[in-house]
Amino acid sequence: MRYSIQRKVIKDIVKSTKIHPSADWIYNKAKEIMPNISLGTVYRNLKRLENNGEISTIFDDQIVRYDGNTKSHHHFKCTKCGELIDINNYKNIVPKKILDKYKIKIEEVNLMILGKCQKHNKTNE
Amino acid sequence: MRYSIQRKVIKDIVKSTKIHPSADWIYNKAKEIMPNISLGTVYRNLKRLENNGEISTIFDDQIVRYDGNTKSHHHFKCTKCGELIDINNYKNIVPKKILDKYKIKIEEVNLMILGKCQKHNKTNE
DNA sequence: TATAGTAATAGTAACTATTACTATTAATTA
DNA sequence: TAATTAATAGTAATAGTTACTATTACTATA
Repeated sequence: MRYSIQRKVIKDIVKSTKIHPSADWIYNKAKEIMPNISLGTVYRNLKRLENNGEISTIFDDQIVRYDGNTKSHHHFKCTKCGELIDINNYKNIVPKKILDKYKIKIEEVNLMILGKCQKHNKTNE
Repeated sequence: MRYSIQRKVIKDIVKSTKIHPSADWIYNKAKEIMPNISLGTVYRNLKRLENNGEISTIFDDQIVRYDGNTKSHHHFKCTKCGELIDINNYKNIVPKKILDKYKIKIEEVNLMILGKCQKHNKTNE
């Protein structure tokens, strides 16, 4: 895979933020660096980078977001402010009895926790 | 909320299947019963029924699916055949140490397990 | 260092899922 | 029954994403 400047810019943008940006956000950031980068280039490269395991994709309801963190991990979303944070992976999310009951073999676990983040945890609403 | 025939048909379709259908699938099923039902009616009613807690929504990658099962539960998707099955809820998916570490308060947990279903569990691919 | 071959790009058009709009129809209430 | 309101069908519009195409950039080799 050839590494164009565009691809490098896109990868760097995704890697440099923790906000799990959308394609459009990445496009606008990229335009600050390369004003005439094309939106198609952004989408094409995000897909390439993902297929290559260099970035990963999160499906946050209907919104597709990108994540520079490629280690296996989970996500938490605050129902008040919408912030999406990474939660480190931990073992035995799915207990053995569930595997036995449904006779399934796990390959991957995607966990999205919804609730109140540290900032909005105090008030009781 | 007035209960139109269309709304009843749409609700019955969602409640009568375990395949977690898309809006389009529901629309086509509904047309078998009411040939000139409108796609907008399907979307409008799916949203209404969801807001009313009568059905629920699953986000399976980019695809929005609907689920007649409104009890809290999780999902498993077979990476071979694509089948999506309900997994009963179980407790302590997120251990206390995680809650403490990130200082978050949980309201809801969405768990999507990927792997091989019972039918495709045997072969090693 | 020219050239051939390939990959990637910008810009635009097309596509898909969903939502909004509007005139009409159906249900509810007085 | 008439008035009021909700819901509908059908169509247009929107948003996010992908496809297409002519052009440009990179890479390897002679």
